[in-house]
Amino acid sequence: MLRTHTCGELRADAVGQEVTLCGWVDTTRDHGGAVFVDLRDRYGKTQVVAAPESGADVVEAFKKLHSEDVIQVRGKVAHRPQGTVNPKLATGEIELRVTEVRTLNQCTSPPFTPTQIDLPSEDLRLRYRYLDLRRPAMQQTLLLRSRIIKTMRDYFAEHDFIDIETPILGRSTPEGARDYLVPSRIHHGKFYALPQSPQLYKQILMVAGFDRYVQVARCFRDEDLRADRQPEFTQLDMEMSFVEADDVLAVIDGLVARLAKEILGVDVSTPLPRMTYDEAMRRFGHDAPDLRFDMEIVDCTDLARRADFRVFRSVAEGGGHVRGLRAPGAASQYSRKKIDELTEYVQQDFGAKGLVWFRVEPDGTLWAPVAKNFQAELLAEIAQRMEAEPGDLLLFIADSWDVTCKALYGLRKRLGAELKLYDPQTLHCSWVVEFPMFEYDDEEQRWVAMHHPFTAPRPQDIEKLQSDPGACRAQAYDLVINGSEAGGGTIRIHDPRLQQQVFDLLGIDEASARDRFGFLLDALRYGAPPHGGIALGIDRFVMLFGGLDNIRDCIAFPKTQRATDLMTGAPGIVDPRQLAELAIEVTDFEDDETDEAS
RNA sequence: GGGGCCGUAGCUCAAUUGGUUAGAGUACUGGACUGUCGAUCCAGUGGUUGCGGGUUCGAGUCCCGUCGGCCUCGCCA
Repeated sequence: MLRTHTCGELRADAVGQEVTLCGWVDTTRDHGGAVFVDLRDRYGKTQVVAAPESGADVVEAFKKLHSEDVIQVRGKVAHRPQGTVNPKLATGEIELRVTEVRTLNQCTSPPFTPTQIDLPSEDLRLRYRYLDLRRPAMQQTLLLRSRIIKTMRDYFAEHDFIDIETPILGRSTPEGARDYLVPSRIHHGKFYALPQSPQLYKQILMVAGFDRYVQVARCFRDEDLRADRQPEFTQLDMEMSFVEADDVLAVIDGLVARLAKEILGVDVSTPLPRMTYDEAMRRFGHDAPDLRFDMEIVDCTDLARRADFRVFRSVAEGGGHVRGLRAPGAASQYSRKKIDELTEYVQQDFGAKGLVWFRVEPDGTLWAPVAKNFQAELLAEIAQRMEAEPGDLLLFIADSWDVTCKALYGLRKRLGAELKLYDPQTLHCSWVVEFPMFEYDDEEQRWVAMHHPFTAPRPQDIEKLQSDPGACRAQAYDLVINGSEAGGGTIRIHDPRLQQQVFDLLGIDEASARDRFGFLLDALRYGAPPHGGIALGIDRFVMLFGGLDNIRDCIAFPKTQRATDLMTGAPGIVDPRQLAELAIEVTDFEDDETDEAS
């Protein structure tokens, strides 16, 4: 070992000890006769001092040190002189009086340093990820991630789950996200697909009798990125046999409570609250509502039908919906200009035709530019329905059910943050259950699975598979934390006939089902136990537990929004011989002359 | 594929309505200093304003295109 201690562990009780430390030069303070260096490693910082008694050569060497040089220092731990203790530093009571210094490696002038006050732009951070990862905040996040994963693994191990790995090179399955493909060298024209999740394998493991499976699984989806979405991400994937939905939920309830306790020191009472999908859409316009604050959607379609105001009446009479939100005390904070911004927001992002708003006056009446188009009694009824208080702002969307959901969800999220309706520190975990089995895809003119095609319908809804697919509810559940989908799962179909029935509805005929999922259908015939499970988004757990607003900060080496790695240059062009071996011809090269990986 | 924000010194930012030599802090270089901890003080180096084109007497500023980063809709569970 090149060191006897880390830079974070020496305290007053070590005074007098001869120690050796290694680390990075964080900052230097050169006073001429004495030079102070804060030496940093992932455990902390320790002040190391070169003074005349260290010897002239040590002082000279210290004067030449630069940010991020890697050094080894030997010396005696000493109390700091009175009045020079640094309470901001865990090691601030002591310092190391250096007698020997050795530069292990020099650092050329870095584009930024881990301790600089203003964070550099994100592209620089990504390009020099090793420098960014030296920042204590990043190190803490990766430590948090490690602890979360360990807690999860411990929990499942204690509950008799077996950790089993599943292939990365798999077979492309239709439905769901776009696959990342890997060409086969041996079978020209054929491709492996990277897993979107280990879904089918874990079902097969249930058939194989591993009645409790768990895996920390890397998953890949070739779709456009977001602040909380990366092309490769990590799931805590689990599956259980001989269970019903409640059993899976109970296991995860226990895990969430354990994580909250061990990681955050917070008590979460279980079982976690549950809400059906229909209720979530009705009250919050979204299947992952942020329940840290109220502000529920209020339906005023019936009142709108009686309005003189043509926009409201025509939408209501035409089968649309008029729903609104009450933004408490927001009237004074939202100028006409800011309301115009909200209008633009709902139009641009959600395709709403407009935003109708009212200000609640001190006497409780509603005022708006369009108020004159309403009968006074009706305005009073609307105010009453909305439980309006003076100073509130009422916002309405008159549109299709779908658009009112999306737009009001967006408004609620935005207003909740802007009006500070919740404490960002709090953690709210809940379940949304009984998702629809199917959604109708207008473009493709067919039903598609909302979750995946192996999801079991609720027993009482099986007959609706034929008669009314849209009303059929699934044994599906999502774990929602602070308005974010943190995980989702289902009870699976274990009956091959029911599975084929679902395939039929999805337009997957028996032949193509055989072709694509024959192995699963076969397996279901060889004694498949009833089973179900869930997958939790580990990156999102880290994000939520760490109070972070972006998934890249939760991943050591993330991709940019355009799915590139600024450090390695991936994806890069490959040698034509590699393509020839794979019998692949590129017909449309990206115009890219700055490819540094080539 | 659509909408939006951003790109100026190594880094973080400023630059009035389009106006003359593009500034500050920090980093860096040299010097002073034995108790600092975002050390301090003195001096100095450092710019293709992302790139290309256009408008103009004049462009960091306006317009068009393009590259890159971020947010978002579609997409994705």
